[in-house]
Amino acid sequence: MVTIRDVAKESGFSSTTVSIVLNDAPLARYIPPVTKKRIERAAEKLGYRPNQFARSLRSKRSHTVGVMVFDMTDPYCTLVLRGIENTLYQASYLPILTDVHNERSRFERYLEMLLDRRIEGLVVLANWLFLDINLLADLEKSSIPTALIDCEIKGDSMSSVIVDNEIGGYIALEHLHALGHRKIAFIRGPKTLADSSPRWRGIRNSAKARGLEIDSRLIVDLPESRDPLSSFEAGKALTESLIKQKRQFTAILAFDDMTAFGAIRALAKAGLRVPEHCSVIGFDDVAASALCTPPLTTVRQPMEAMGASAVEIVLEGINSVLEKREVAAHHRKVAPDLVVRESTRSL
Amino acid sequence: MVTIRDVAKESGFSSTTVSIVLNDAPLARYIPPVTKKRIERAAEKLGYRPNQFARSLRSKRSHTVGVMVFDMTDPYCTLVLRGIENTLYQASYLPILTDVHNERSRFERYLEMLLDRRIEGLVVLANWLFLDINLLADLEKSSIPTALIDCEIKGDSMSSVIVDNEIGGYIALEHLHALGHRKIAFIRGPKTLADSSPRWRGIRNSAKARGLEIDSRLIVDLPESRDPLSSFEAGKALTESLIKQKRQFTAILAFDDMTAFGAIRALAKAGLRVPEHCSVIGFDDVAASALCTPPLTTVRQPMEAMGASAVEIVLEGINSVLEKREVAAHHRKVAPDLVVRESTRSL
DNA sequence: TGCGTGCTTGACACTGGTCTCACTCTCTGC
DNA sequence: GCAGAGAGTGAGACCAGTGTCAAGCACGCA
Repeated sequence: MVTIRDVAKESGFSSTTVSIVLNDAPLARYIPPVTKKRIERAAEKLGYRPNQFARSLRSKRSHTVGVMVFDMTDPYCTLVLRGIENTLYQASYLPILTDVHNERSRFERYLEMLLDRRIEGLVVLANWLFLDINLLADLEKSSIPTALIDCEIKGDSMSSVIVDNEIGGYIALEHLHALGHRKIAFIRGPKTLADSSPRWRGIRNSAKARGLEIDSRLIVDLPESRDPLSSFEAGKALTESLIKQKRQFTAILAFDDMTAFGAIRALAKAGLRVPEHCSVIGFDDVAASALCTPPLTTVRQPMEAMGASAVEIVLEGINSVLEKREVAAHHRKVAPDLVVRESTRSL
Repeated sequence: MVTIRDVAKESGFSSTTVSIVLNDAPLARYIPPVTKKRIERAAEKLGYRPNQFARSLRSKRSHTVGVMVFDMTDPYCTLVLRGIENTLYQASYLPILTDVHNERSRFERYLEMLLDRRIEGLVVLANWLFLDINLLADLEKSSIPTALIDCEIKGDSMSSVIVDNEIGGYIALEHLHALGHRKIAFIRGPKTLADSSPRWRGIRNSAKARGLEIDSRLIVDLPESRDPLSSFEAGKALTESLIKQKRQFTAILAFDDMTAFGAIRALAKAGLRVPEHCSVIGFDDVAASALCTPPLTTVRQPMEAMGASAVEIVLEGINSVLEKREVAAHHRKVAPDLVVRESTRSL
């Protein structure tokens, strides 16, 4: 391994001068071009690569941000991660990716590991249940700028970026209503999930605004679970039961795309085709939604933008810490938008 | 920040002793339990967290592995990443995730950054075209254990983990043939993609073994592209053209799941239903395949296992480097398996 | 008494950068 | 002739650990 002293020896200057030149430090303006050239050439010749450990030890900076995902296999993650990665890249930070598999022990272990690595910021993608006071406790005192995606924690300690579920619910119903649907079945989210109630509120408000009465016998709830695939199964099962009970409906408003896929499967099994016999709308706009046939009409979460936004908040937090400024947490709520494809049609 | 000297002062011993105790170093066996207790208590009391920079500087180890993906948005990545993450976790390594977006400049920049961080190993998920001599050049001399997933480079410098495309092609055709299909359309992979030719070879061998003659007018090729979504569009367009030309076929063997999704879309547009009018089989078993309706019959790549396997190879390489052993590259080829769902049925 | 042996501990060098401080020149202005 | 400013460079402290080496001490044995 070639060190800065090797470069110093090779170039005939001291390591101090080499450091100044190669980092283009303020003092570099006093150093004549000839000297700079000589040093740069020596560094190049030896293939000098500054040791980041030494550098970090001195500067107390790692240029690293932790990314913690609750379950990578959730298709929702992909684009969010892309947004995170891309924004970090622009700022020359590197992400350490951890997937806690929805397990508390794993969460704690990973948190320790990230803290050990002196991450400068943390982005948590809490897309599924299970979030805890412990997270607060350990993280707050660590004073590492943190942004949560898809999970809001009130207060000043942690920032958050969430989708505006209420608007989402509102426009989903609006869409179905505009197509002429009046008998709509609703598959709501699990009660314990924070997204569920605002989304439902938006739906109710939208119904009220249109003078639509919601038939309570057409409302079913997803069970609580920490497996993202479970909402497919549950969506399927709930739709099957709706069909078996001979409830009349011309459209299904599903809690998310996974649920919608499950619903479509159940409809198909019963010989009902989408959208001819029944329209289906989802929420999220997961990759599969555009791929399946018919492609799914859904309420899109701007996932890439949300990932980017979380990183921006964290980076700003890092800069604040460096400049010893105090910064309050940001709580961003981004608007979803309707993506009309072919799983919904007018009556 | 509390340092080892703080713990030393607090406990009344020297930093050497503290280091020995807390790391349970060989010399720790001489240290009486009383001393250990005192030191451990002091560390706990102060909330001591060893500085990894200092440690790494000394030990020259980072306990970090670089993970380089060519395009995260490819749904193929998800499970592979899960396998990588999980195996690294077991071994107490942390992954730095980089996504090169299929861009050369990004690739080079990220490689520099990873090298700067002194990653101990590298896993490259080269799922889509564009791989270069440069990679070889820079990486070989860095002597960092590297494993490529989905891209084989002969020789002793880099390991690889790939799926056995030939077997995959073989069993795909075998399946369709067993169902009674004789007029089969083939959407082959782009010629420049390494997977394409062995997969096709497997198909041809399978056909020959069954005395099936392949109609060359039913063979179409995916164009070259670095966008994973393009194979959906291309699959759709090629299938449309096949239909427009009034070619008779009862099944489509698609290069991968994306292509299959595109084909299904085209069939639906033409009023042809899957599997009633035409069977479709894919390759990969991407998440969406199980979700869409009808669920896709496909040749599954054991993606999680492949990710895990690549990490195992890299970890072994790291250990070899530590022990100054020489280790030749491994080239693993894993067998895919057939997943029969509902997009194929017997004539 | 002298000498080894095993336990227990600490001084200090070392990892590879960064940065403060200080030193040597040269040049300008009075 | 001398103070003062500024250009150009280097010595050495420092970051926070690890680990070598050696010392001190108690004990047993010759």
